[in-house]
Amino acid sequence: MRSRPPTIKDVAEQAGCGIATVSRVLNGTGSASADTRRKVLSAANALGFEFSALGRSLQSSSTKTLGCIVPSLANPVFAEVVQAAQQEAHREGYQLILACSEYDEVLELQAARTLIAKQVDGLVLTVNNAADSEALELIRDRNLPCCLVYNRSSFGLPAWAVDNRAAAREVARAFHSQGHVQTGFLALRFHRSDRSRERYEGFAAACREFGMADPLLLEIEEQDGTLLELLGTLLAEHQALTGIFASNDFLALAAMKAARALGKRIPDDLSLVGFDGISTGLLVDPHLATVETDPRTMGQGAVNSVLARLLDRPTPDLPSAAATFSFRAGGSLGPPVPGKADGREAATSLPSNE
Amino acid sequence: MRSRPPTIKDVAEQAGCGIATVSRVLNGTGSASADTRRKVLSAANALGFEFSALGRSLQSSSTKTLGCIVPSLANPVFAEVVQAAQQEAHREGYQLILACSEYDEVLELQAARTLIAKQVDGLVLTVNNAADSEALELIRDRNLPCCLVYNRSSFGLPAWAVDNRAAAREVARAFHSQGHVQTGFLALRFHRSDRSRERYEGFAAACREFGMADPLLLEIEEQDGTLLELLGTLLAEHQALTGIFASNDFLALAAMKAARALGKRIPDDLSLVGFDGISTGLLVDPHLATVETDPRTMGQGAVNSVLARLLDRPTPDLPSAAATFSFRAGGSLGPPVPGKADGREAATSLPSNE
DNA sequence: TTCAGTGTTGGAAACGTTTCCAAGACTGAA
DNA sequence: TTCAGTCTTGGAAACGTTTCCAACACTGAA
Repeated sequence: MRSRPPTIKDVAEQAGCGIATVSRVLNGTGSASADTRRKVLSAANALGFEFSALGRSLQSSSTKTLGCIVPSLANPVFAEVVQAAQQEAHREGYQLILACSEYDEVLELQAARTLIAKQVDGLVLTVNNAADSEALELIRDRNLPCCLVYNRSSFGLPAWAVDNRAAAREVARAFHSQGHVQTGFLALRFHRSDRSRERYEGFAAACREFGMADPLLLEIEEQDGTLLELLGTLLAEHQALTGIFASNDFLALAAMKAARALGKRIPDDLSLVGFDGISTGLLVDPHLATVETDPRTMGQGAVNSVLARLLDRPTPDLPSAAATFSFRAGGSLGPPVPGKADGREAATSLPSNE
Repeated sequence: MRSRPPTIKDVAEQAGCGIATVSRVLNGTGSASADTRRKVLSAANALGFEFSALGRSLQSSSTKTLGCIVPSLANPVFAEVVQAAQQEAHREGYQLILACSEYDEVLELQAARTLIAKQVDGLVLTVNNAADSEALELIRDRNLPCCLVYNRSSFGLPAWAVDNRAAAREVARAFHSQGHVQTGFLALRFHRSDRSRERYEGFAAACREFGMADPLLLEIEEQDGTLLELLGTLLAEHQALTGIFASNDFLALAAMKAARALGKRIPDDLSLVGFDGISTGLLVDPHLATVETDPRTMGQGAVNSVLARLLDRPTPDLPSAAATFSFRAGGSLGPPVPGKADGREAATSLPSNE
């Protein structure tokens, strides 16, 4: 009804006292007589008064607001990160301003600028490329409390990150123990994500270590809608591969589907391993082997790291590298069965490598 | 490095002019001599000055900020809504403050309060129960620009919503045309979501209309982690059902898995239809029949509705009810095949209903 | 030379808070 | 009665903007 929300001045007038008194009473700071207190309280109540966060922030130069930048919410991992971050921030009386970089460095920088202009007290973010990010540079220059999520530490900033190389090594080990030699690494936006690159590098290094062939890098440029077709073409071109490590679960599942469309059987003709551990991987048949991560812990932890700096609390412990992931076995990874690429050949006795 | 960010005052001093002049030059409003302009610009540049959104908002009483409340980001539908809303807001120079109600009316109200205190210019939200929501009441009383998403219009507020009843009717029609008679409606948080209830009601009404038996209401209370077990129990108790309509895709996929664990074949022993149209439904085998919706359009539209009111633009057209969804056929829905519940019986010739 | 008109400029108020400080009203002890 | 001490109170400054308005300098025509 009322067009202008009531201000502290209105309350003061109604209560017949000064605004300083109203502020003290309503904030429970400083002293006030019982009588005044009563009058102020009832006036505030009658007017439906609430403090304006704006005036308050201007005065205290703290907005109780955190910025959050992630590449996209289409990836359930980031959706979970954001949700957990929001909840944790909320628990401490902070709000979250959300921005998506859409895997674009320009948007990323722009988002950082905007959030800084909005005077966020701190930032939690996943950047495309932590080692070289103008956004991070800006944040560091402004000396703004900040924590990375899913990126390795960079610019001296704290980071809640998965040890991608170590995780990829486990994947290589799993492929190796099943007898695979010629594998591929499948990525959707390889040059746009340092996570993807780390996984690839770790995987390649480990393949070498285990005496396997170098993994083939299978890159896909994003051309929405035709992902399955692109995957089909790619898979058809690389029939020799017995196993593929995908840089995320969704991609792995899509590859599974594309492979089947080519008549391949999973895992006999092609083994697949994903990354992230999204729940969908357990709904398909066979289960998707993957590297499980814990987005909730990451998001929550990152917010706590920022808040710790903001509120002068002891810095929360970052998880040990090994605790940031766990390999999850699944039926999509099995021993390769030779001579069955067309799904027709007889294959009566298949000794597994146990 | 510098602890306190530079203010307009610093720029004025450095440029040797008044703050009013700086404001005019930097905002491109009002006149200024070429000389002054140059001095101001270079001073601002040297200092790395950016306007404080805070002071600006206080003065203009507009924060260029929208509040966004959704139940959860765990549901990809809402993740998409939020992402689209954020992008659309960004296009218009607005930021999004995110809050999740976690399907809890208390949190929902609290979130609304907080966002109002933060002086958001408008709100975009999905509430648990549009017909009776304290949060909506509050917003209406404050006369705040607001638009609902995925909720039916209520309290006179605009709404970008799916016509749940009509969609459910299409599902009933599909079941009927395949020869199903005894179906069930599966919901996870039935009493917490008016969407779920509308889908059920529409489904029940349409079943009657098509001469089918009343659908059984299969409710699940959320006990995280054991969802599959609960589903298994539920399905085992209701062997007579030949088809199940789930209130969302994720639930449908989980049910598919649980049914298979019981030895049921999809769709011969049990047909399944979901709701939402998430992409995962196309990765499983058989494809999940579902009702496709368009979360991106919804989120984007809702933001535009709010912005229209905010910026005095013509109100964007809401989509016609029938255009809010489309039934998507899928292999998970087929004709019921009698006498195969244990998945063992011979079933040599199965005429399909073509 | 004068005057109106135009272009440029900065002081000051306003937005809604918090907090410092001084002043006034008490209290109780000397 | 006096004085120091305590409690209560409100004015005012400050936070960083925008914008109104008055003042000033300049131009060109009468």
